[in-house]
Amino acid sequence: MGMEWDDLRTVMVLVRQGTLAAAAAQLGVSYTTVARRIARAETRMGTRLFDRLPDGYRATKAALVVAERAGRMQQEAETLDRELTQFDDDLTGPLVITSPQLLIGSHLGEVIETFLTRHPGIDLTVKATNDLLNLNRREADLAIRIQRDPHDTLIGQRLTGQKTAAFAAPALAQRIAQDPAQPLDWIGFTFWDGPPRDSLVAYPKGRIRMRFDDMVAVVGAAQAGLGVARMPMFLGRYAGLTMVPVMEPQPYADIWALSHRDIAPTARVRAFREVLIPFFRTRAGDFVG
Amino acid sequence: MGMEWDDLRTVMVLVRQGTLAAAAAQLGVSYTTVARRIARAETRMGTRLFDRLPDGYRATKAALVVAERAGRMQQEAETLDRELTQFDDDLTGPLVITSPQLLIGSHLGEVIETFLTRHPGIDLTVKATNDLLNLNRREADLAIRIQRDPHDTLIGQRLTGQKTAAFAAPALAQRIAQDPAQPLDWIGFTFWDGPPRDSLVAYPKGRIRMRFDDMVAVVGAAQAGLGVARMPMFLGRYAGLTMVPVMEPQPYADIWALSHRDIAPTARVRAFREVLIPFFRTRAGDFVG
DNA sequence: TCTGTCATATGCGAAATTGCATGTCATGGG
DNA sequence: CCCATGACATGCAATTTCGCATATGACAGA
Repeated sequence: MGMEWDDLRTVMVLVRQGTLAAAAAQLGVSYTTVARRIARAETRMGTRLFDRLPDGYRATKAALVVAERAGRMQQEAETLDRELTQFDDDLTGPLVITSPQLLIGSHLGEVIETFLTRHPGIDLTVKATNDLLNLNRREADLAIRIQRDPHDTLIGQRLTGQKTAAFAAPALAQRIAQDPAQPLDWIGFTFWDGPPRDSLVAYPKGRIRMRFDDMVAVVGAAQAGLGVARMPMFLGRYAGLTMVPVMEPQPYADIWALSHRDIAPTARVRAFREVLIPFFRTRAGDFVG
Repeated sequence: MGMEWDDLRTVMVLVRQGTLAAAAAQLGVSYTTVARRIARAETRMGTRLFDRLPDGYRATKAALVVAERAGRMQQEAETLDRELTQFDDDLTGPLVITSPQLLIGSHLGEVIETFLTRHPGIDLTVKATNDLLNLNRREADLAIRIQRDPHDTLIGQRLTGQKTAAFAAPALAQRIAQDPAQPLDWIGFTFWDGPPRDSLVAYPKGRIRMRFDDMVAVVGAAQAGLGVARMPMFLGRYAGLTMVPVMEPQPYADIWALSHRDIAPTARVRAFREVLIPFFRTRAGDFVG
């Protein structure tokens, strides 16, 4: 049973990545090392694992079998990684959270401020991204997400509900109020068919003037007075925009705090929730108007 | 995610073995290395894994959690080890079989002779033991076992049925035949309550004169003329003993050839069965009389 | 055709890992 | 009380492993 487990892991990563360089980057070693470990593994198993092609290493059937089993081993290792946090019930050390970018400036900054003051020993990392990080792999300990249901196997608490409304720069908002008959320029998303349906009842002349694929850009365009944009209420207010009553505020996805089952009860994550949840309770008005 | 899988394995082995030296022996490294790997693992995980006691390393709860997960990883690794044999469909290379000691001299020797002549490139190892080797861990590729049902998840084929009968050295057998009224001395096993029940009908004066815990010893005692012993028919004949008609031959556990599901279809194991099974078919008379 | 890119091979010095030898400590038997 | 035993700790030298620098080959685009 002289099989080296780390070599199995190396084979798995190379199967998934396809090239030595990519595998090496993921493993945090040089590609030279990957090549040598593969050669060693082939010797030990007595089987050819990869075809050396000009454009990379291509896995043989044997390598696929190895990768399959090693993948299961990795799942066990990831589970272990989370399980071990229960022995780390210390209010010092690392804590990683992730949140949509736009919530950080408007609200989370204040939460973080309070949290770090209360727990100065904690080394907090905030990953501001709209990507859904994989909490199973512990890419973050706690995620703040905007979604309709907490679907996963994750432990979740609803921080607040939300509504969206139409917002515009103050000057534009004032012009719209003064001259409701004028065509309404919308700032939309690339995937929109047209202006929000509700708005067309009162303002049938609405049209989409420009589209973006990113909310930050939409906000910027609205701030520049280029049109009306539909966005969550907290965001419109935070961005210094004025709500324009061209449509009724509508329910939007809730904001959730999510953690993996194994991570949720640990000390640092609990401590963060203890700041986070009351804060959102007091500021619910920002989100539902 | 910089967890070293081999370190997890080291922790697991040390948890199971309890001392550095024993763990090192199983891992095939020096105990110094084990101690250092443990220290490194503790640093990386940020948790104490063992209490250093005067009489060895005692696992903490965290180490038990590690050992549990690593155990599952090991099962995957063992499965992989078997799965990889399907890529080794060559009639050269290693083959490991195991069999009860007593079958080897009487019958298996001839099988092995034939097999090696037919496949000179195969490097055959025979583990002659009554211990049930773990075929999951690939301690052997094929096991010949005497048992009533093939219970396991193993792939099995029945080689032959068996019967037991009473045997004695020829001289003693002759005396018994001449003077049936004399008390019958039995050579028994430690766990026997008394002489075989069937024999008491015709020979109520039977008594156990000595007991052994090992079949080889029983055979030796019978050969020395110390009494009558009940044993499989093939064994009595092979040992040069004479059947004594003090009891009817009785059914006994069958002889099976067993392999793990993943190993059974491989070339070398198939080749061995192709010699083994016909041989037992032609020699069925040895076992059932 | 020439050239830049991307990918793998290989030689060599640096760094990490390992094993051996030795030292320390607790325990139990004579 | 002494000593043998079994277990862990530590210093040092040898080995293994690793990463960098460099070389080679295939391919696409100017």
